[in-house]
Amino acid sequence: MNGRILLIEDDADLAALLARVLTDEGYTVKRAADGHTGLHVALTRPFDAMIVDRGLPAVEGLDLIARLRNRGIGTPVLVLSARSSTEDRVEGLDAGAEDYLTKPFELTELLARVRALLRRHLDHAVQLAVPGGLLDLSTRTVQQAAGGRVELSERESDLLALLAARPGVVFSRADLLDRVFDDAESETVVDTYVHYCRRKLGQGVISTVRGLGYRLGGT
Amino acid sequence: MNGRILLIEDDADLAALLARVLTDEGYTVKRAADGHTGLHVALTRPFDAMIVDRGLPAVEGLDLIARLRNRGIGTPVLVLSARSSTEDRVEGLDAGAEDYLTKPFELTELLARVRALLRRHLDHAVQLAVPGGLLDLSTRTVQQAAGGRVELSERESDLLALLAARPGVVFSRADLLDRVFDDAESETVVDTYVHYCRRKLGQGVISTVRGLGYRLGGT
DNA sequence: AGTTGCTCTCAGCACCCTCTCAGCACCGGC
DNA sequence: GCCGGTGCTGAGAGGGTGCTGAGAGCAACT
Repeated sequence: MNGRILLIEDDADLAALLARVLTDEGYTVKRAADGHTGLHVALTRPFDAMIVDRGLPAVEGLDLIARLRNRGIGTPVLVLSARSSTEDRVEGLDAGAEDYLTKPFELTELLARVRALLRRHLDHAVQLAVPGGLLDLSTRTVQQAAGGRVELSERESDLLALLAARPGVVFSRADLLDRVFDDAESETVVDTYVHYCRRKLGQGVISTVRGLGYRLGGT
Repeated sequence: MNGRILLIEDDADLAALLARVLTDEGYTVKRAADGHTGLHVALTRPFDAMIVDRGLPAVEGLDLIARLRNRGIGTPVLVLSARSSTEDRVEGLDAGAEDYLTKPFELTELLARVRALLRRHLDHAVQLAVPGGLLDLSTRTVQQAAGGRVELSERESDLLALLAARPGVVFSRADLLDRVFDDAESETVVDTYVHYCRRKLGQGVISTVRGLGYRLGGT
């Protein structure tokens, strides 16, 4: 669960390159080669971010964004474009894009801007900071600052990763249930897994906000 | 109420220019000339977005962002910088900034990027200024300028939020009872909860207007 | 087939929050 | 100064929320 990215780009070479680099970074990448199919995919599947070329066949890039926003889809969008004038950028941003990058660009900057887009939705990183240690998602292990090492189960890790991706933000039980415990019936599962995390990592990792939910961090 | 922007820039000429342009756009602009005061202002008043110069006296720009994020303040930040290399941009974005604009830039692009920032985050900003800190309604937490963090119960938070929404205005007990303590019988509940808030946040948060009621702020 | 570990359900208990109340302190007017 | 009114503070009952241990069902592995 590193982050799902929809890449809408008609230049096959560039699309292949970006897809490869993004995949290497750990993202799940879905590609579309024209605006029409891109729009369809964006409307039918959930993504954490989108990278959209401005000059697209079938449906133009900015038009595509406008249509998505009209339908209430707020997925953050990074626009790629060869058109680099200030007016072009202003136009792109005002169309509803979150960021605007002009070609040619460096891959490291693209990746950094994608990270900035995703930061609040989901952390791309393999390692996430949790109170008193680091959570390594690839091994589902917490390396504690004190020196210990704790192994987490899949659910425990997913729960902690979700909270750690947005430190301080309160997640409701319903939200956590939906995003971590796919098909559970009662919200008590969340309580139980919070309990498991606390037992393994100490009371300070997750704090309760009575009546609202849970959030990362102690007081 | 278009959006409150904190501008932290040490170049007086540039700061004046930006402040004027932003104000013309309808934003409420607050200026700070160095990192230290900027940090203090950001910790004691609520903003919807921040524009931060990277090369600041007292506290450096990226350092300032890190400190804010550490305190749980997620206000979106646009970094301005003369340092334009790709590494510099990546560094800035990874430090927690949402966007990075290099000097020289055109004003229209800055404005467009500010619009993009605000569009994405305006509804998330649920901070209210209270004497000595910020009340975050989503976590029911007061971030104190001094550095502490205090958790409030639902009623405490509701009461404080109501008062903080209109600083200086006096609310009668009957009014507060009606709007916060729905089905209470006696007005003493209000007294009790004012007492709780004072115990947690100090005597200065709420002051008594004898015979009339309570209001936010000290004497 | 047995074992182990993970996932999820459930029920009782403990604690926190909410609100009430009573006694005391303080401020004002006479 | 005295006295009534207003506000402050601590104690406590009740109800709701969250915590926690026990256990059943499952899948993976031995």
